[in-house]
Amino acid sequence: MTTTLKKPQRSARKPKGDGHMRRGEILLAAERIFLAEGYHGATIRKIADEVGVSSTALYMHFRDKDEILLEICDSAIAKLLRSNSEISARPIDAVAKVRLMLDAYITFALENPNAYQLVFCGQSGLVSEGKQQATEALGDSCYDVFVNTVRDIGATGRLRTGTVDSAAQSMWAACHGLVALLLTKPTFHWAPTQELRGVMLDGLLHGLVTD
Amino acid sequence: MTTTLKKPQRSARKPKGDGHMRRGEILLAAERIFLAEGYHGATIRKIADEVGVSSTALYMHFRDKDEILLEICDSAIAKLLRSNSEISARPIDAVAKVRLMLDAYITFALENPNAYQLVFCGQSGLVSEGKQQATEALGDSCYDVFVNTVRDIGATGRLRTGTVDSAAQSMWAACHGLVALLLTKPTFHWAPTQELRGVMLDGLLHGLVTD
DNA sequence: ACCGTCCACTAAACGGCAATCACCCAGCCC
DNA sequence: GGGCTGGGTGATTGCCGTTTAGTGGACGGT
Repeated sequence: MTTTLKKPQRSARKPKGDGHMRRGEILLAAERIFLAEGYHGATIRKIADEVGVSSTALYMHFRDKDEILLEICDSAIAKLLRSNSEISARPIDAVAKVRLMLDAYITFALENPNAYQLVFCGQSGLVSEGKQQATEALGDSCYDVFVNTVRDIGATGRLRTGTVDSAAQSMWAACHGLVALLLTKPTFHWAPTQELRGVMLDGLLHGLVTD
Repeated sequence: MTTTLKKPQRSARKPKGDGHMRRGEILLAAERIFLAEGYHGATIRKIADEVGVSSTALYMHFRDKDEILLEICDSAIAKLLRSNSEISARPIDAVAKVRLMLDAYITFALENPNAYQLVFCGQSGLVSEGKQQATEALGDSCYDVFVNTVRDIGATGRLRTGTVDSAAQSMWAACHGLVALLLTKPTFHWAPTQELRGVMLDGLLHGLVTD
């Protein structure tokens, strides 16, 4: 009697996550809440509740909260890197590549707003010390692929002004500014997004590259 | 005897801040800590300690933490608005005005990094409901002055591409992106800041405005 | 069958945060 | 003097991320 009485009650405890499966569960739940409620809204307790375990259990699989969110960002940025690399490999004009990369960058940011903001608007609150290394390395790789394409333009003498670095960084910064403002100020009376994208890209390329 | 014995001991308590002076003291201390330690580093307790009162005392003068920081931002943005208005009133070419405004915008952001980020990188954490109204109104005024100058350019048919709005917003966004990245990614291997500013402004004006 | 060891997990607690509560006391008006 | 008011306080609440001590089941050796 005692066994049949007590055992079912203890089943409130979630069974062990078969091997490393629990880690994936946590990442999935964290991404969902993170996308739905942003960085500060995604608390350890909410994520743990979603998975169905105690908040402490998350510390079995991740050192701290930042490690969870950084891992989510890593996979997002890896996607951007793949996109850039794929464009870089195409057999087309370097200027066309740059335009495609910047356009893909904008698309990526608008489709992955929270991951984008976490990586590229990197507000204080996390990082603290050398964390974010892997994520930053991925971001750097994205920039490297991009700057190399700009270098191809510079090599043919088609940079209207500035160095390869300053031109590449200006283009990147301009597109970053556009999506950052679109994401953080959604209530502003913006011109139609498509027109903004077009004007920004046309202006940048016409302003920095000679035909 | 009793009076001379007791009164000096109670002087541990800070005397009343004569009228509305305490409010100014708080704003001053808050700005100092806010600039030194950023948004999350500026806690109610630290500010109160700096002033020499209990944390509760701050709630006598401000509804909550956000109200303190927003008021600091207001004065910073008001400074930017004065700068823009002053440039707008000069008897010079509209294109030159736009360049001066964008350059002043960048200077302002780099000199008031925390206020700038709070207003223009408006990360979640505050706002929640209709707060930030006054601050946003000031920001809108800055934009209005700017967009009217761009409109002057458009009126003379010198906009190379896009509408007045999309051109003005692209220029603003591009400069925002530059300073936002400079502020949030200070460890990146940037080109020299002066060169970046020059390339960005030259590129934008050459890309969006015909001579 | 039994015991030790590990491992995924838990409840409880810690310290810090913003914000609220009940209260205190000096100065003022009547 | 007596009561009111307003700037001030310590204690408390309810979150947060994180830590600690411990629990229970699976597994391997004997």
